[in-house]
Amino acid sequence: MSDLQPVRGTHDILPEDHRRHRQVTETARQIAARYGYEEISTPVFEFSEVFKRTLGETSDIVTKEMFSFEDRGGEQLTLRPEVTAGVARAFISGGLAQHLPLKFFCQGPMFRYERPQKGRQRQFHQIDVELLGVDGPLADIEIISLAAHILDALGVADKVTLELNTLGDTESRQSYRTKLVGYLEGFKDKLSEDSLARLDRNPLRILDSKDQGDRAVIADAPLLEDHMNDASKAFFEDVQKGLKTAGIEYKINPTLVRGLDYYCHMAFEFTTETLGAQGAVLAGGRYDGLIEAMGGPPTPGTGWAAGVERLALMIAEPPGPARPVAVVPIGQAAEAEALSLVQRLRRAGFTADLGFSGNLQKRLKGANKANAVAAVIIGEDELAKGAATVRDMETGEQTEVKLSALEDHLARYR
RNA sequence: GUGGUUGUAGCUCAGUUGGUUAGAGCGCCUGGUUGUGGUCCAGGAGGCCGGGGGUUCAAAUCCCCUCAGCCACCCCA
Repeated sequence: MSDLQPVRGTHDILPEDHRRHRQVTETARQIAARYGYEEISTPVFEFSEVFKRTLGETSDIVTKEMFSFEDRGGEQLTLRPEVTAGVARAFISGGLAQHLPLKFFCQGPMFRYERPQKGRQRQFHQIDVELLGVDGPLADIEIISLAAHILDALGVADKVTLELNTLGDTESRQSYRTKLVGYLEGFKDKLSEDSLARLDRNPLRILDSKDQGDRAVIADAPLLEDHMNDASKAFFEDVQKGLKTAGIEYKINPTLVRGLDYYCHMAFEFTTETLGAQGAVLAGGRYDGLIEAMGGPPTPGTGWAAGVERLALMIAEPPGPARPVAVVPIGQAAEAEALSLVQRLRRAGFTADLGFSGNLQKRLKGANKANAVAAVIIGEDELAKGAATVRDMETGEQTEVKLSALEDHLARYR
Protein backbone atom coordinates (compact mmCIF):
# COMPACT_ATOMS: atom_id res chain seq x y z
CA MET A 1 0.00 0.00 0.00
CA SER A 2 2.78 2.38 0.89
CA ASP A 3 3.84 2.84 -2.73
CA LEU A 4 0.30 3.58 -3.84
CA GLN A 5 -0.55 6.03 -1.11
CA PRO A 6 -1.41 9.56 -2.12
CA VAL A 7 1.25 12.10 -1.18
CA ARG A 8 0.99 13.13 2.45
CA GLY A 9 -1.66 15.72 3.09
CA THR A 10 -3.34 15.24 -0.30
CA HIS A 11 -6.68 13.57 -0.80
CA ASP A 12 -8.79 12.17 -3.59
CA ILE A 13 -12.14 13.89 -3.71
CA LEU A 14 -14.65 11.13 -4.39
CA PRO A 15 -18.22 11.86 -5.55
CA GLU A 16 -19.72 12.14 -2.05
CA ASP A 17 -17.00 14.60 -1.02
CA HIS A 18 -17.46 16.48 -4.26
CA ARG A 19 -21.14 17.04 -3.53
CA ARG A 20 -20.18 18.85 -0.35
CA HIS A 21 -17.42 20.83 -2.04
CA ARG A 22 -19.72 21.81 -4.85
CA GLN A 23 -22.37 22.90 -2.39
CA VAL A 24 -19.83 25.27 -0.83
CA THR A 25 -18.31 26.68 -4.00
CA GLU A 26 -21.58 26.96 -5.95
CA THR A 27 -23.36 28.70 -3.09
CA ALA A 28 -20.48 31.12 -2.69
CA ARG A 29 -20.20 31.80 -6.40
CA GLN A 30 -23.91 32.48 -6.79
CA ILE A 31 -24.19 34.79 -3.82
CA ALA A 32 -20.97 36.61 -4.73
CA ALA A 33 -22.48 37.17 -8.18
CA ARG A 34 -25.42 38.98 -6.57
CA TYR A 35 -22.92 41.40 -5.10
CA GLY A 36 -21.31 41.88 -8.50
CA TYR A 37 -18.29 39.66 -7.98
CA GLU A 38 -17.22 37.74 -11.09
CA GLU A 39 -15.02 34.71 -11.11
CA ILE A 40 -11.41 34.86 -12.19
CA SER A 41 -8.69 32.24 -12.02
CA THR A 42 -4.99 32.76 -11.71
CA PRO A 43 -2.35 30.04 -12.21
CA VAL A 44 -1.76 27.61 -9.35
CA PHE A 45 1.92 28.47 -9.48
CA GLU A 46 3.80 31.74 -9.75
CA PHE A 47 7.38 32.92 -9.54
CA SER A 48 8.44 32.42 -5.94
CA GLU A 49 9.15 36.14 -5.69
CA VAL A 50 5.44 36.92 -5.99
CA PHE A 51 4.78 35.26 -2.66
CA LYS A 52 8.03 36.14 -0.96
CA ARG A 53 7.58 39.83 -1.56
CA THR A 54 3.92 40.04 -0.71
CA LEU A 55 3.58 37.69 2.23
CA GLY A 56 6.67 38.97 4.03
CA GLU A 57 10.03 37.24 4.20
CA THR A 58 9.53 36.22 7.81
CA SER A 59 5.93 35.08 7.67
CA ASP A 60 5.39 31.44 8.59
CA ILE A 61 4.04 30.71 5.15
CA VAL A 62 7.19 31.89 3.40
CA THR A 63 9.71 30.52 5.87
CA LYS A 64 8.36 27.01 6.25
CA GLU A 65 5.16 26.30 4.34
CA MET A 66 5.84 26.90 0.65
CA PHE A 67 6.00 24.18 -1.96
CA SER A 68 8.80 25.57 -4.12
CA PHE A 69 10.74 24.05 -6.99
CA GLU A 70 13.00 24.97 -9.86
CA ASP A 71 11.71 24.33 -13.37
CA ARG A 72 13.78 23.07 -16.27
CA GLY A 73 14.66 26.59 -17.26
CA GLY A 74 16.03 27.34 -13.81
CA GLU A 75 13.11 29.53 -12.69
CA GLN A 76 12.16 29.46 -9.01
CA LEU A 77 8.46 28.65 -8.84
CA THR A 78 6.04 28.14 -5.96
CA LEU A 79 2.65 26.44 -5.74
CA ARG A 80 0.36 29.16 -4.44
CA PRO A 81 -0.19 29.08 -0.66
CA GLU A 82 -2.94 31.70 -1.01
CA VAL A 83 -4.46 33.58 -3.89
CA THR A 84 -4.38 37.28 -3.03
CA ALA A 85 -0.80 37.69 -4.22
CA GLY A 86 -1.68 36.03 -7.53
CA VAL A 87 -4.70 38.28 -8.03
CA ALA A 88 -2.58 41.34 -7.27
CA ARG A 89 -0.01 40.14 -9.79
CA ALA A 90 -2.74 39.58 -12.39
CA PHE A 91 -4.06 43.05 -11.69
CA ILE A 92 -0.66 44.54 -12.46
CA SER A 93 0.31 42.34 -15.42
CA GLY A 94 -3.14 42.71 -16.97
CA GLY A 95 -3.15 46.49 -16.64
CA LEU A 96 -6.52 46.38 -14.91
CA ALA A 97 -6.01 49.63 -13.01
CA GLN A 98 -8.20 51.53 -15.46
CA HIS A 99 -11.24 49.40 -14.64
CA LEU A 100 -11.41 50.11 -10.92
CA PRO A 101 -13.20 49.28 -8.75
CA LEU A 102 -12.90 45.56 -9.39
CA LYS A 103 -14.75 42.74 -7.68
CA PHE A 104 -13.35 39.25 -8.00
CA PHE A 105 -14.44 35.80 -6.87
CA CYS A 106 -11.84 33.01 -6.94
CA GLN A 107 -11.84 29.38 -6.10
CA GLY A 108 -9.33 26.57 -6.35
CA PRO A 109 -6.53 24.57 -4.75
CA MET A 110 -3.85 26.01 -2.46
CA PHE A 111 -0.70 24.33 -1.20
CA ARG A 112 1.04 24.60 2.15
CA TYR A 113 3.71 22.32 3.51
CA GLU A 114 2.21 21.75 6.95
CA ARG A 115 1.68 18.77 9.21
CA PRO A 116 -1.79 17.49 8.28
CA GLN A 117 -4.61 17.03 10.75
CA LYS A 118 -8.37 17.41 10.80
CA GLY A 119 -9.42 20.32 8.59
CA ARG A 120 -5.87 20.84 7.49
CA GLN A 121 -4.20 19.44 4.39
CA ARG A 122 -1.21 20.17 2.21
CA GLN A 123 -3.42 20.59 -0.81
CA PHE A 124 -6.69 22.23 0.15
CA HIS A 125 -9.22 24.49 -1.51
CA GLN A 126 -10.30 28.02 -0.88
CA ILE A 127 -13.04 30.32 -2.00
CA ASP A 128 -11.85 33.86 -2.11
CA VAL A 129 -13.16 37.35 -2.66
CA GLU A 130 -11.15 40.47 -3.53
CA LEU A 131 -12.35 44.05 -3.86
CA LEU A 132 -9.79 46.38 -5.40
CA GLY A 133 -9.72 50.14 -5.69
CA VAL A 134 -12.00 51.24 -2.85
CA ASP A 135 -10.34 52.91 0.10
CA GLY A 136 -13.38 53.63 2.25
CA PRO A 137 -14.96 51.42 4.93
CA LEU A 138 -17.92 50.63 2.64
CA ALA A 139 -15.68 48.13 0.87
CA ASP A 140 -14.92 46.27 4.08
CA ILE A 141 -18.55 46.34 5.10
CA GLU A 142 -19.51 44.85 1.75
CA ILE A 143 -17.10 41.94 1.78
CA ILE A 144 -17.89 41.08 5.40
CA SER A 145 -21.61 41.23 4.61
CA LEU A 146 -21.01 38.95 1.65
CA ALA A 147 -19.10 36.52 3.87
CA ALA A 148 -21.88 36.48 6.46
CA HIS A 149 -24.45 36.00 3.70
CA ILE A 150 -22.61 32.98 2.28
CA LEU A 151 -22.11 31.39 5.70
CA ASP A 152 -25.78 31.90 6.40
CA ALA A 153 -26.80 30.33 3.08
CA LEU A 154 -24.60 27.34 3.88
CA GLY A 155 -26.44 26.92 7.17
CA VAL A 156 -23.38 27.41 9.36
CA ALA A 157 -24.09 30.93 10.62
CA ASP A 158 -24.92 29.67 14.12
CA LYS A 159 -21.64 27.76 14.34
CA VAL A 160 -19.36 30.73 13.73
CA THR A 161 -18.38 33.96 15.44
CA LEU A 162 -17.09 37.05 13.68
CA GLU A 163 -14.01 38.51 15.32
CA LEU A 164 -12.77 41.93 14.37
CA ASN A 165 -9.73 44.07 14.93
CA THR A 166 -8.03 47.08 13.43
CA LEU A 167 -4.35 47.41 12.69
CA GLY A 168 -4.65 51.09 11.86
CA ASP A 169 -3.37 52.87 8.78
CA THR A 170 0.27 52.93 7.78
CA GLU A 171 1.04 56.00 9.87
CA SER A 172 -0.55 54.59 13.05
CA ARG A 173 1.02 51.23 12.48
CA GLN A 174 4.46 52.72 11.94
CA SER A 175 4.37 54.84 15.09
CA TYR A 176 3.03 51.95 17.13
CA ARG A 177 5.57 49.60 15.66
CA THR A 178 8.42 51.88 16.67
CA LYS A 179 7.07 52.10 20.21
CA LEU A 180 6.50 48.38 20.45
CA VAL A 181 9.94 47.45 19.17
CA GLY A 182 11.47 49.94 21.58
CA TYR A 183 9.63 48.28 24.42
CA LEU A 184 10.38 44.71 23.34
CA GLU A 185 14.09 45.43 22.82
CA GLY A 186 14.32 45.69 26.59
CA PHE A 187 13.14 42.09 27.02
CA LYS A 188 15.27 40.32 24.45
CA ASP A 189 16.46 37.79 27.02
CA LYS A 190 12.89 36.83 27.90
CA LEU A 191 11.36 36.49 24.44
CA SER A 192 10.98 33.13 22.72
CA GLU A 193 13.12 32.23 19.75
CA ASP A 194 10.22 32.70 17.33
CA SER A 195 9.39 36.09 18.69
CA LEU A 196 12.99 37.26 18.53
CA ALA A 197 13.02 36.41 14.85
CA ARG A 198 9.86 38.46 14.35
CA LEU A 199 11.18 41.44 16.25
CA ASP A 200 12.62 43.36 13.31
CA ARG A 201 10.38 42.09 10.53
CA ASN A 202 6.90 41.64 11.94
CA PRO A 203 6.82 42.67 15.60
CA LEU A 204 3.03 42.88 15.72
CA ARG A 205 2.82 39.13 15.39
CA ILE A 206 4.52 38.83 18.79
CA LEU A 207 1.33 40.19 20.36
CA ASP A 208 -0.40 37.03 19.23
CA SER A 209 2.19 34.66 20.73
CA LYS A 210 0.99 31.91 23.03
CA ASP A 211 4.38 31.36 24.61
CA GLN A 212 4.19 31.81 28.40
CA GLY A 213 7.29 33.97 28.63
CA ASP A 214 6.15 36.13 25.74
CA ARG A 215 2.74 36.59 27.27
CA ALA A 216 4.25 38.00 30.46
CA VAL A 217 6.26 40.52 28.43
CA ILE A 218 3.29 41.41 26.24
CA ALA A 219 1.02 42.04 29.22
CA ASP A 220 2.67 45.41 29.86
CA ALA A 221 3.42 46.30 26.25
CA PRO A 222 2.12 49.54 24.75
CA LEU A 223 -1.32 49.19 23.17
CA LEU A 224 -2.05 49.59 19.50
CA GLU A 225 -5.25 51.49 20.17
CA ASP A 226 -3.32 54.21 21.99
CA HIS A 227 -1.43 54.94 18.79
CA MET A 228 -4.35 55.12 16.41
CA ASN A 229 -4.68 58.41 14.61
CA ASP A 230 -8.12 59.94 14.12
CA ALA A 231 -8.49 58.65 10.58
CA SER A 232 -7.83 55.07 11.70
CA LYS A 233 -10.24 55.33 14.57
CA ALA A 234 -12.93 56.73 12.31
CA PHE A 235 -12.39 53.96 9.78
CA PHE A 236 -12.84 51.24 12.38
CA GLU A 237 -15.92 52.91 13.84
CA ASP A 238 -17.50 53.29 10.43
CA VAL A 239 -17.04 49.62 9.69
CA GLN A 240 -18.64 48.71 12.99
CA LYS A 241 -21.57 51.06 12.32
CA GLY A 242 -22.04 49.50 8.93
CA LEU A 243 -22.05 46.00 10.34
CA LYS A 244 -24.64 47.00 12.93
CA THR A 245 -26.81 48.46 10.19
CA ALA A 246 -26.47 45.22 8.26
CA GLY A 247 -27.44 43.28 11.40
CA ILE A 248 -24.15 41.40 11.57
CA GLU A 249 -22.95 40.45 15.03
CA TYR A 250 -19.29 40.61 15.90
CA LYS A 251 -16.92 40.85 18.78
CA ILE A 252 -13.67 42.74 18.97
CA ASN A 253 -10.51 40.74 19.47
CA PRO A 254 -7.51 43.02 20.11
CA THR A 255 -5.02 40.16 19.70
CA LEU A 256 -6.23 39.34 16.19
CA VAL A 257 -3.21 40.33 14.12
CA ARG A 258 -3.12 37.90 11.16
CA GLY A 259 -0.11 36.05 9.91
CA LEU A 260 0.52 37.97 6.73
CA ASP A 261 2.45 41.22 6.65
CA TYR A 262 0.37 43.14 4.17
CA TYR A 263 -2.74 43.83 6.22
CA CYS A 264 -3.80 47.27 7.48
CA HIS A 265 -6.95 48.66 9.03
CA MET A 266 -9.36 45.72 9.10
CA ALA A 267 -8.47 42.21 10.15
CA PHE A 268 -11.31 39.78 10.69
CA GLU A 269 -11.94 36.12 11.12
CA PHE A 270 -15.03 33.93 11.31
CA THR A 271 -14.09 31.26 13.83
CA THR A 272 -15.72 28.04 14.99
CA GLU A 273 -15.43 25.56 17.84
CA THR A 274 -16.56 22.66 15.68
CA LEU A 275 -13.31 21.89 13.86
CA GLY A 276 -11.03 20.89 16.71
CA ALA A 277 -7.86 22.93 16.76
CA GLN A 278 -8.73 24.65 13.50
CA GLY A 279 -10.64 27.76 14.52
CA ALA A 280 -10.54 29.83 11.36
CA VAL A 281 -13.17 29.17 8.71
CA LEU A 282 -13.05 32.42 6.79
CA ALA A 283 -10.58 35.22 7.30
CA GLY A 284 -9.33 38.34 5.65
CA GLY A 285 -8.65 42.03 5.88
CA ARG A 286 -7.45 45.13 4.11
CA TYR A 287 -4.19 45.27 2.18
CA ASP A 288 -3.80 48.80 0.86
CA GLY A 289 -0.02 48.69 0.39
CA LEU A 290 0.20 45.35 -1.34
CA ILE A 291 -0.15 46.23 -5.00
CA GLU A 292 2.19 49.18 -4.73
CA ALA A 293 4.74 47.05 -2.91
CA MET A 294 4.64 44.65 -5.85
CA GLY A 295 5.43 47.43 -8.27
CA GLY A 296 1.92 48.39 -9.36
CA PRO A 297 0.05 51.67 -9.02
CA PRO A 298 -1.02 52.53 -5.44
CA THR A 299 -4.30 50.63 -5.16
CA PRO A 300 -6.29 49.87 -2.04
CA GLY A 301 -7.69 46.38 -1.63
CA THR A 302 -9.66 44.27 0.77
CA GLY A 303 -10.70 40.64 0.69
CA TRP A 304 -11.05 37.31 2.42
CA ALA A 305 -10.56 33.60 1.89
CA ALA A 306 -12.39 30.60 3.30
CA GLY A 307 -11.44 26.94 3.50
CA VAL A 308 -13.67 24.75 1.33
CA GLU A 309 -12.79 21.52 3.18
CA ARG A 310 -13.47 23.18 6.53
CA LEU A 311 -16.84 24.45 5.40
CA ALA A 312 -17.60 21.08 3.80
CA LEU A 313 -17.10 19.46 7.20
CA MET A 314 -19.59 21.85 8.76
CA ILE A 315 -22.52 21.87 6.32
CA ALA A 316 -25.44 19.46 6.30
CA GLU A 317 -25.40 16.57 3.83
CA PRO A 318 -26.38 18.00 0.43
CA PRO A 319 -28.96 16.16 -1.67
CA GLY A 320 -27.64 13.27 -3.76
CA PRO A 321 -27.84 12.95 -7.54
CA ALA A 322 -31.24 12.87 -9.25
CA ARG A 323 -32.95 9.46 -9.21
CA PRO A 324 -32.79 7.94 -12.68
CA VAL A 325 -35.32 6.20 -14.86
CA ALA A 326 -33.86 2.81 -15.79
CA VAL A 327 -34.43 1.53 -19.31
CA VAL A 328 -34.44 -2.27 -19.34
CA PRO A 329 -34.37 -4.28 -22.59
CA ILE A 330 -35.19 -7.97 -22.60
CA GLY A 331 -33.45 -9.84 -25.38
CA GLN A 332 -31.35 -8.79 -28.38
CA ALA A 333 -34.23 -7.40 -30.41
CA ALA A 334 -35.16 -4.84 -27.78
CA GLU A 335 -31.68 -3.45 -27.27
CA ALA A 336 -31.68 -1.10 -30.22
CA GLU A 337 -35.04 0.28 -29.17
CA ALA A 338 -33.78 0.70 -25.60
CA LEU A 339 -30.71 2.56 -26.79
CA SER A 340 -32.70 5.08 -28.76
CA LEU A 341 -35.25 5.36 -25.95
CA VAL A 342 -32.70 6.17 -23.28
CA GLN A 343 -31.22 8.90 -25.47
CA ARG A 344 -34.69 10.26 -26.19
CA LEU A 345 -35.39 10.48 -22.45
CA ARG A 346 -32.08 12.16 -21.69
CA ARG A 347 -32.69 14.75 -24.37
CA ALA A 348 -36.12 15.34 -22.89
CA GLY A 349 -34.44 16.19 -19.59
CA PHE A 350 -34.76 12.92 -17.67
CA THR A 351 -31.91 11.32 -15.83
CA ALA A 352 -31.94 7.96 -17.56
CA ASP A 353 -29.83 4.87 -17.17
CA LEU A 354 -29.26 1.95 -19.52
CA GLY A 355 -27.44 -0.96 -17.97
CA PHE A 356 -24.57 -2.48 -19.89
CA SER A 357 -25.50 -6.14 -19.55
CA GLY A 358 -27.65 -8.69 -17.77
CA ASN A 359 -31.07 -10.29 -17.89
CA LEU A 360 -34.23 -8.73 -16.50
CA GLN A 361 -33.53 -9.74 -12.94
CA LYS A 362 -30.00 -8.39 -12.93
CA ARG A 363 -30.99 -5.17 -14.56
CA LEU A 364 -33.82 -4.58 -12.09
CA LYS A 365 -31.36 -5.29 -9.33
CA GLY A 366 -29.06 -2.72 -10.85
CA ALA A 367 -31.91 -0.26 -11.20
CA ASN A 368 -32.72 -0.73 -7.55
CA LYS A 369 -29.12 -0.11 -6.55
CA ALA A 370 -29.04 3.02 -8.69
CA ASN A 371 -32.06 4.19 -6.68
CA ALA A 372 -34.18 4.37 -9.84
CA VAL A 373 -37.67 5.85 -9.55
CA ALA A 374 -39.03 3.73 -12.38
CA ALA A 375 -37.98 1.05 -14.83
CA VAL A 376 -39.02 1.17 -18.48
CA ILE A 377 -39.11 -2.44 -19.61
CA ILE A 378 -39.13 -3.41 -23.28
CA GLY A 379 -39.33 -7.03 -24.40
CA GLU A 380 -40.77 -8.81 -27.41
CA ASP A 381 -44.34 -8.30 -26.21
CA GLU A 382 -43.84 -4.58 -25.82
CA LEU A 383 -41.99 -4.26 -29.12
CA ALA A 384 -44.90 -5.86 -30.92
CA LYS A 385 -47.31 -3.36 -29.40
CA GLY A 386 -45.10 -0.31 -29.76
CA ALA A 387 -45.28 0.10 -26.00
CA ALA A 388 -43.21 -0.26 -22.83
CA THR A 389 -43.97 -1.60 -19.38
CA VAL A 390 -43.29 1.09 -16.82
CA ARG A 391 -42.60 -0.27 -13.36
CA ASP A 392 -42.83 2.06 -10.40
CA MET A 393 -39.82 1.06 -8.31
CA GLU A 394 -41.42 2.30 -5.13
CA THR A 395 -44.74 0.45 -5.34
CA GLY A 396 -43.91 -2.30 -7.86
CA GLU A 397 -46.99 -1.27 -9.82
CA GLN A 398 -46.70 -1.79 -13.61
CA THR A 399 -48.39 0.11 -16.41
CA GLU A 400 -48.31 -0.48 -20.14
CA VAL A 401 -47.52 2.81 -21.89
CA LYS A 402 -47.39 3.59 -25.62
CA LEU A 403 -43.86 4.62 -26.60
CA SER A 404 -45.20 7.86 -28.01
CA ALA A 405 -46.71 8.75 -24.62
CA LEU A 406 -43.69 7.79 -22.54
CA GLU A 407 -42.46 11.27 -21.66
CA ASP A 408 -45.93 12.29 -20.53
CA HIS A 409 -46.29 9.23 -18.36
CA LEU A 410 -42.83 9.64 -16.81
CA ALA A 411 -43.36 13.32 -16.11
CA ARG A 412 -44.61 12.41 -12.63
CA TYR A 413 -41.14 11.15 -11.71
CA ARG A 414 -39.24 14.30 -12.61
C1' G B 1 9.35 20.86 12.84
C1' U B 2 7.93 18.57 18.15
C1' G B 3 4.89 15.24 21.18
C1' G B 4 0.86 11.54 21.74
C1' U B 5 -2.04 7.76 19.43
C1' U B 6 -3.76 4.31 15.69
C1' G B 7 -2.85 0.99 11.29
C1' U B 8 -5.95 -6.69 10.43
C1' A B 9 -11.01 -8.11 3.94
C1' G B 10 -14.08 -2.70 -0.06
C1' C B 11 -16.23 -0.57 5.10
C1' U B 12 -16.72 -1.05 10.69
C1' C B 13 -14.10 -3.96 13.85
C1' A B 14 -12.67 -8.92 16.89
C1' G B 15 -8.14 -11.76 17.30
C1' U B 16 -6.50 -14.48 24.69
C1' U B 17 0.00 -15.19 28.37
C1' G B 18 3.60 -15.37 20.97
C1' G B 19 1.31 -21.61 19.06
C1' U B 20 -1.44 -25.18 13.33
C1' U B 21 -5.23 -23.12 7.84
C1' A B 22 -6.28 -15.01 10.73
C1' G B 23 -12.35 -14.31 12.02
C1' A B 24 -17.41 -11.55 12.36
C1' G B 25 -21.06 -8.03 10.63
C1' C B 26 -22.06 -5.05 6.48
C1' G B 27 -20.93 -4.79 1.32
C1' C B 28 -19.63 -7.63 -3.26
C1' C B 29 -20.32 -12.07 -6.68
C1' U B 30 -23.22 -16.69 -7.98
C1' G B 31 -27.56 -19.58 -7.50
C1' G B 32 -32.76 -20.38 -5.71
C1' U B 33 -36.20 -17.02 -10.67
C1' U B 34 -36.00 -19.22 -19.31
C1' G B 35 -39.85 -11.69 -18.19
C1' U B 36 -39.57 -8.90 -12.45
C1' G B 37 -35.64 -5.36 -7.86
C1' G B 38 -35.83 -4.56 -2.38
C1' U B 39 -36.88 -9.27 1.90
C1' C B 40 -35.42 -14.31 2.65
C1' C B 41 -32.35 -18.89 1.89
C1' A B 42 -27.82 -21.44 0.08
C1' G B 43 -22.99 -21.00 -1.69
C1' G B 44 -18.55 -18.14 -3.11
C1' A B 45 -14.66 -14.59 -3.88
C1' G B 46 -11.79 -11.28 -1.30
C1' G B 47 -5.94 -10.41 3.51
C1' C B 48 2.29 -9.01 1.67
C1' C B 49 -2.27 -8.32 9.58
C1' G B 50 0.67 -0.49 6.43
C1' G B 51 6.13 -1.39 4.75
C1' G B 52 11.27 -3.00 6.12
C1' G B 53 14.50 -5.24 9.57
C1' G B 54 15.28 -8.04 14.18
C1' U B 55 14.27 -11.62 18.50
C1' U B 56 12.26 -16.78 18.59
C1' C B 57 11.56 -23.67 17.23
C1' A B 58 7.27 -20.34 16.14
C1' A B 59 5.29 -13.20 15.28
C1' A B 60 -1.00 -10.00 13.45
C1' U B 61 0.89 -10.43 18.69
C1' C B 62 7.57 -8.74 21.37
C1' C B 63 11.78 -4.98 19.82
C1' C B 64 13.86 -1.24 16.27
C1' C B 65 13.28 1.74 11.89
C1' U B 66 9.97 3.75 8.34
C1' C B 67 5.28 5.36 5.87
C1' A B 68 0.34 7.05 6.54
C1' G B 69 -4.14 8.59 9.33
C1' C B 70 -5.93 10.96 13.65
C1' C B 71 -5.10 14.30 18.05
C1' A B 72 -2.34 18.30 20.21
C1' C B 73 1.63 22.17 19.88
C1' C B 74 3.16 25.81 16.16
C1' C B 75 0.51 28.29 12.56
C1' C B 76 -3.43 28.88 9.66
C1' A B 77 -8.45 28.43 5.41
